Amino acid sequence: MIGGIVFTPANCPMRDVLGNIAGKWTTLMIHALSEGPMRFSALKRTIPDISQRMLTQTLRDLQRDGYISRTVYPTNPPSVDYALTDLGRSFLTVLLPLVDWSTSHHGAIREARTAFDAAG
Amino acid sequence: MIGGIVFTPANCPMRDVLGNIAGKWTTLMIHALSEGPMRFSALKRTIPDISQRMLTQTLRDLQRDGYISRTVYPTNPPSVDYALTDLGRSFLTVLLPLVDWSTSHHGAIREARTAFDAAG
DNA sequence: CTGCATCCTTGCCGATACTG
DNA sequence: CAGTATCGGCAAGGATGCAG
Repeated sequence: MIGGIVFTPANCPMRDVLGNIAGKWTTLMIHALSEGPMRFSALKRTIPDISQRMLTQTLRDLQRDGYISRTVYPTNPPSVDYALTDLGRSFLTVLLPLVDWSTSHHGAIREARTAFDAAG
Repeated sequence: MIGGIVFTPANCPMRDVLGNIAGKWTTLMIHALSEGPMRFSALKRTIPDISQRMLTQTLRDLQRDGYISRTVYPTNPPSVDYALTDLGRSFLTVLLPLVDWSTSHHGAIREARTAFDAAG
């Protein structure tokens, strides 16, 4: 039988989990940290067009959900390291295939858009 | 060497592909169609708290990007079938693991949030 | 260097009413 | 049944300035 599934908010972790990683910068940041810890300024260079406001906010959201850790070194000037937690590295196992898929099918999607828009 | 990657919008399909599937309802709709074609009203029942406006708009966006097809049967009253395309089914291979991951780690994420908020 | 505070713009999304 | 049209709230996000 088809159609018996109902996605109420209550039985749907997709809402609560994917909703947060669906932000504009979230997956980008996790992916940037996949090769190792990075400092605030390094992340800023890796994603040039993110504002400082969004960088700070996204990092805090990811830390809150347990994807990344934040380590402060009280040097002068101070430096802060961000790194993936075990949860964050676990998430990579499903994120990286998603990124690969996006890369492989980017062309097909762009063609579909053009065709759709042409059909008016 | 670490840190050599720079995510400019130009070299980053994540922006163009994941940005569109990151909507509030998008992945939910693709997942709903994973078992077979569904009509407009059936989708509405599957995702009870979506508005007609968002249902229509999300379906059109997904059709534009080539994930789903739209078939109109000129009966009276009219009926419309939505179904995954090959591209949409291909996307399922990376979406479903993501959904499974969300389900398995939902608890850990909620605990992380609580701990973070408690730490203030 | 690594943030936080503020203002402002944009666009997502819901509610409602109306159509073939 | 399957949409379209319009209005409005609210949150995401950008720009700028200030602080530890």
